[in-house]
Amino acid sequence: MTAMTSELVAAPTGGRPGAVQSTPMSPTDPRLGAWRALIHAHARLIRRMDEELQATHGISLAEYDALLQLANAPGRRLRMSTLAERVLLSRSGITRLVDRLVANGTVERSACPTDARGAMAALTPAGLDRLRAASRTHLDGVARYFLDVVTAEDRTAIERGLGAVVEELEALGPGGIADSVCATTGET
Amino acid sequence: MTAMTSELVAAPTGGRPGAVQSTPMSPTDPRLGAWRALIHAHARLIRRMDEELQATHGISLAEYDALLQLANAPGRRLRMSTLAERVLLSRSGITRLVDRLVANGTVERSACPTDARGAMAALTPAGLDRLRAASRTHLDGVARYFLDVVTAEDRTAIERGLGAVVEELEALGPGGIADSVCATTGET
DNA sequence: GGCTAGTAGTTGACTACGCAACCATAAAGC
DNA sequence: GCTTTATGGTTGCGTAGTCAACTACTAGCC
Repeated sequence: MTAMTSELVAAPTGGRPGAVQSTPMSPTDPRLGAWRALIHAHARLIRRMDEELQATHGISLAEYDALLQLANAPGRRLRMSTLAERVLLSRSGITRLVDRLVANGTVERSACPTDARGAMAALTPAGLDRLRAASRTHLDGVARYFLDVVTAEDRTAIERGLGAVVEELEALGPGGIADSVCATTGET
Repeated sequence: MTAMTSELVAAPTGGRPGAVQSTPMSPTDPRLGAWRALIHAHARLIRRMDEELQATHGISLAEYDALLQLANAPGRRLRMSTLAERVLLSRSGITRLVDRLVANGTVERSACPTDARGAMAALTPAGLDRLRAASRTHLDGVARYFLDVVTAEDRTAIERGLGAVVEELEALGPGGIADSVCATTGET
């Protein structure tokens, strides 16, 4: 949730001629504007939406998202690990998030019928009500702060461009640090 | 850092005719694809970049960003509160972040000459070195995972569209929940 | 000059998350 | 069928962040 703008005081990186390897991007590259816009827009959007959800329904964005995923799942229930993937949380993260949702009555835990190790999280009727109420706030926010502000063309481009980013990063897989940092650029 | 996709099981929101207030967006509205792409792309980009920075330079993205802001500031120094704004952190957040940077020798704290209440964070030479090294990794990442993946057109649209979102939300100000939820769109 | 507000920064208490270690169970190899 | 290995979930611990309370100072008002 920080800014991560990317200008740097000068361009010391490209200093040595001949030492340039692959994508010797300068810190002043104008293309970085798009990156900065992404970071800032995200930070502010999330912050605002979370505030509104919290203020009007006493629910965090993460909790809202989990309820939403459950509501859309068949039987309104999901394995813990599946839910974790969908809300982009670690296993332990989802355990604790579901703990909170169980505590406030929006979710119930049950055993998985086909795998004795497994647990399932199921939306309660109260949880569905809560979600429906909150969804109005959330959808309003998305519309007001995002969709109403960007043109249809830009919106399409955002979906296409950022969708490509997601696919790229998903294809690379989660761990690939060693691979990508050392091998992708081709430097020794 | 969670998903926040926005489909909902059906469209119970628009159920009651006449009760619709402002932007009765359906949870199945196709425009939500752009929202989802934004959330997912951001989550994965940040995660990947942070991992790489951490693995190759032992520095977090937040720390990198703070060093960068200092490097770009006149005299390579900044008031604490200014730095906080630039990296999108709270006052206490910046206090602790700077604590860490001081601890690892990349930043020094000094008194503000014009305001005895104030403190300044100044980049050390070691900090500048660290930043320069890390910036190669970071810029490479931005290029590889973001700039190289989206077309020039889409990149322009992203910058324009998300830039508009940032301006909109900045204009609304940080706190304005009560204002914005009810008043911003102008309907009752 | 002397109050009264307001502002800059730090600290304490708390929350949300990740990682690594841990159990329980499942699946594979023999 | 029994051992070995892999997987699902929870828990302990550490980390990074927020908010609210506090201190120290500045600035406006009389």
